[in-house]
Amino acid sequence: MKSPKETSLAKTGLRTTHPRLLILEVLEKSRTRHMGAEEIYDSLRESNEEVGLATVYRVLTQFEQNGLVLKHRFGEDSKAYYELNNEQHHDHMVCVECGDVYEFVDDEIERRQDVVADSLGFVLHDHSLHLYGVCSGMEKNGECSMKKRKSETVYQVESN
Amino acid sequence: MKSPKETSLAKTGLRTTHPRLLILEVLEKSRTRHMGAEEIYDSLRESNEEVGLATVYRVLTQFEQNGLVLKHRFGEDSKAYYELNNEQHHDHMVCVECGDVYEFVDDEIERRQDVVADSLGFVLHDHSLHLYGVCSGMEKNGECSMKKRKSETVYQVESN
DNA sequence: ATTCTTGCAAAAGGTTTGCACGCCT
DNA sequence: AGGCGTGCAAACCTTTTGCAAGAAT
Repeated sequence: MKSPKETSLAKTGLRTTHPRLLILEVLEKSRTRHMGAEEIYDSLRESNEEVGLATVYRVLTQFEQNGLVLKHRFGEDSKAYYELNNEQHHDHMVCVECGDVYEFVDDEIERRQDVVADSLGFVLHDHSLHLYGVCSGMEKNGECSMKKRKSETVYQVESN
Repeated sequence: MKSPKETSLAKTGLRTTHPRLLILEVLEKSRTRHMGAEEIYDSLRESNEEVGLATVYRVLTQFEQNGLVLKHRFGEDSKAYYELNNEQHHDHMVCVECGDVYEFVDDEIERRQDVVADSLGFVLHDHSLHLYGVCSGMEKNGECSMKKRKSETVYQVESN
């Protein structure tokens, strides 16, 4: 009997080890879906789980190569952020005030990107779209209007 | 009588110095509009201009703070790329084969980003859109169909 | 038993900084 | 003169790697 996490590891051919299960768990349970390697490492130590930082990096790299996680770089930040791959393509809206990240898809933008690449003479392989801004609450009265809780869903912008 | 480069430096309050003029020149004349700090440094040494790498970094940072250059990070590349600020907003299409970068604007995407941010409850401050792909020539027969020469212009995708 | 994983420490890649000297105004 | 700018080397931050020891199959 395998847990879901064990199953996803098995599918990649990676052995089921303590560190790997723990890292998956941290990514699942964290409030923010996007975490840096050191954050994951710190989170583990707080739970008194002894995992080396190098292992965190190695595991994240393996996870990325096997499609279990996605890696991003936002803005000026020189470090990478990882998120569990929810199999649903999305782009990111980043709050420049608190760093929280929201996920969305807009079919119109998606479609348009193909048109653009095509008219430039390219075949599109991939893309990254990052929006940076502050929530309206912060903009108007300095108070966050997002009260971020873990949002499991990718916001789908309605076309018009 | 001031040269254009001296004028743009003067406007920023930065003193007119040899290294700063040289760096502006490299950025102006390079085939690729997007260069890493070390590339700029190497280019200077090839012209037998003695400028320290630290200076290149410091100057680029100052230029960025004063709006003379724009800084970007593409894909997995952990280093930054700099381009002269042409005052014309644009996004980037990056060739994953040769690394060449093409600039474009698409009004429809621009417009749509505001809509997206707004419906997420955000005020948009900035954004970055990077498209990754290969030119159709490379895709079809392994031969670059872009024969890149320095393109001064931002490709404006026609709306439909 | 064999092969994959891990932890540690060292190294690496890119960028920043302290300091003493030198140049610009 | 006085402050800004520069070069060099050392420091930094994030990420990667070599190696010997420890788990998973």
